[in-house]
Amino acid sequence: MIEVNAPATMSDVARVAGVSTATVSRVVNGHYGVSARTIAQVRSAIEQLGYESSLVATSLRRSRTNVLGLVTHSFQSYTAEVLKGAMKALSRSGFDLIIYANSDLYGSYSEGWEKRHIARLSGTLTDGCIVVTPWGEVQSRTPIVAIDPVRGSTAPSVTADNLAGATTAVEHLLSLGHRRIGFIAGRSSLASAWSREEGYRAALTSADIPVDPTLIGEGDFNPESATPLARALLRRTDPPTAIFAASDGMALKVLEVAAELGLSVPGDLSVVGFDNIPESALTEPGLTTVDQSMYQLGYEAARMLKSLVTDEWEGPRQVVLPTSLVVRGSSAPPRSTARG
Amino acid sequence: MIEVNAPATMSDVARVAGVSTATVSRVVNGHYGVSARTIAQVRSAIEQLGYESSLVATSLRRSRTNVLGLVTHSFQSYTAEVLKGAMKALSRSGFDLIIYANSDLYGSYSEGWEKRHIARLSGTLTDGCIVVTPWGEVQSRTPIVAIDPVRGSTAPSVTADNLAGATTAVEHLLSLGHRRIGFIAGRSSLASAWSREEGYRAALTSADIPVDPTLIGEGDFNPESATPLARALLRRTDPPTAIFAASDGMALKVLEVAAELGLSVPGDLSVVGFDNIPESALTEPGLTTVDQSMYQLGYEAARMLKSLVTDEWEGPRQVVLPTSLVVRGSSAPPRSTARG
DNA sequence: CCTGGAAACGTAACCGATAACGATTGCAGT
DNA sequence: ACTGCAATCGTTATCGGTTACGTTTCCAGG
Repeated sequence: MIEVNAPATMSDVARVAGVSTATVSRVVNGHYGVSARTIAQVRSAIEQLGYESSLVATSLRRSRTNVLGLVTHSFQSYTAEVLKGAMKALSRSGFDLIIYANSDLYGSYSEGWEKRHIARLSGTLTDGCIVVTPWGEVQSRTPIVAIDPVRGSTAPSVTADNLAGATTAVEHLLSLGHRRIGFIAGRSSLASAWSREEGYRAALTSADIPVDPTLIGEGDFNPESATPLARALLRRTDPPTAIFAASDGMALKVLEVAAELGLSVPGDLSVVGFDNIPESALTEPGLTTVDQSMYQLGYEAARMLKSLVTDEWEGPRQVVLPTSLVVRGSSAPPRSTARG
Repeated sequence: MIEVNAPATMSDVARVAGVSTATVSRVVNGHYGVSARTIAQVRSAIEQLGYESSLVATSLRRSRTNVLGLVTHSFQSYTAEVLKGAMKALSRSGFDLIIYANSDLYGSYSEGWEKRHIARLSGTLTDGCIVVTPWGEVQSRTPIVAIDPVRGSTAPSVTADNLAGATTAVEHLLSLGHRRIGFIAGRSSLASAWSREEGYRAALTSADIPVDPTLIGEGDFNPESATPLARALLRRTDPPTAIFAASDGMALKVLEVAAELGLSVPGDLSVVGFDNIPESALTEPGLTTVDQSMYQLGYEAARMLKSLVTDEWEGPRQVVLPTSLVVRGSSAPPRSTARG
């Protein structure tokens, strides 16, 4: 009679198989020095007890665990994309993935969450970590790859080419004839937000259009932060004919505000976002945006981390992935194409 | 000179503070029996070394870890909703969350993944686990809560009221005058799929309409599985005037097929889904569907698991959450309301 | 028969932290 | 001064698994 609720530890297997735990370990790990007969006995006992090695105990003793960690501040829809990409990269690689989330920081501004999360995991559990949009510089004795790092970070990272993407987006609006283009920025400490604003400025400057600071709203990537900023921009006596938002989430809020103010898109206002989240394809009109595949970011980050852990990484430690402009219905020439 | 790369273990702290590891442990855990002066010394040493307790070592020794696990077969957009809900429920509860994903099973049919995942975590790492749409019966010595369990499962679980939701959906179509209503089913082993089909049958039977088996397509919740089934249904000489799909993902594919065949929705065909995923609100026309808040499911599952772990759970161990019909543009009376 | 060496296997230390337990100290009560 | 109790802190077993090391077994070669 087998206790179904029993923990089924390695010593249980050893007892049933009539050998020592050392031998069981050798069988489990496929090490040399066990006779075929003993292996069979041990395997049988493992089968019989439904034994599974404890991740915890193994990781405590071993230096390598073949488990990679991923820490994130919150779960958005793009987080799922990142996870899908990471899982794809780790598919049949022998590496498992653990995502760690601390309940204490939910919804609250909690400086330093990355460090705490990583410290918890990186002790012995994981061989390395992916950090999704850290708020600060991250360090650990095990390898770390940041997705969308903070400005000036020198740690290994994967980022979309935010500068080029934003430049292209604004150039698109310029080519349509827009001259007064508003901008809603993201969290300024993040490199992505900074680059996107930089692209906005660069495109305007290249077109010999002075940057008007009053046309820039300081959002924080949180969609809700865009609503009041969009209202302020669109209620001006001289409203912009187009608004470029640093994220699709914020751009969708701009669309809402436009509808609320009775402005037609793209007739009265063109809107361009950044990210290309699934929802952007499904609005009416569809949102013109810059595609950065979060799936791809997750994929590359996991691939890079895996290589760093196994010490096989060759290429640069700061990967920049290309972006592409996705033109949909939300952008069109301004109603009165007043050219200088 | 402090080694930044050093592990910074508890014995390091003990050495620096000039006390034993036991005392450090007492300080860390706020236990009784340490003088104020010693506490200050230890805290100082912790600060100095940047010490963080190892999750692994702690969980190995302790019976309680205050970490809950969540295992899922894959990451979909709804998974993010579940995670958000679970995080909300665990907010400031002292419980952290670990999501474990095995790379080997990505994209492959891997029977028994829940058991392996749970065994890895449940050894000592977590105090309990949430299992998202398990494919089989799950067991563990630590508490388990299943979201959307298999049929006949007696384990603690949280489910949407699929039967009532599906019944309401079909009744909605019936009240619009539809009499030939197609159905695209989900993975039949899951309780949710079974209940939704049951609701479809019940509603028809209540309306004295015989169930036509040829109007039922056997999907598996995977959106792609719906495409050929929808084509088969709509290319019939006597096509249904409405199709009820067991999931929004599949319903959206039905919309695609309808467009492909030149059928207008809702003019030529009404479509109703189930789940109310974000995309459903943004299609043109909007998808009429049954709302089951995955966020709510995640929230309730985490709340229940937390209570089970702390032994405070009072209510029933099988929670059923209400659903609600969300009527959008994809459902309308059939073009020719031919009544029997 | 004796020896060498490899194969096979057990013993025990160890990973980092916790907690039961014992030992020491301080202080109040008598 | 002696007893008793509480406060404080160190020692050590323990969690489950890994591995260095030691021991035993066995067989080939001399």
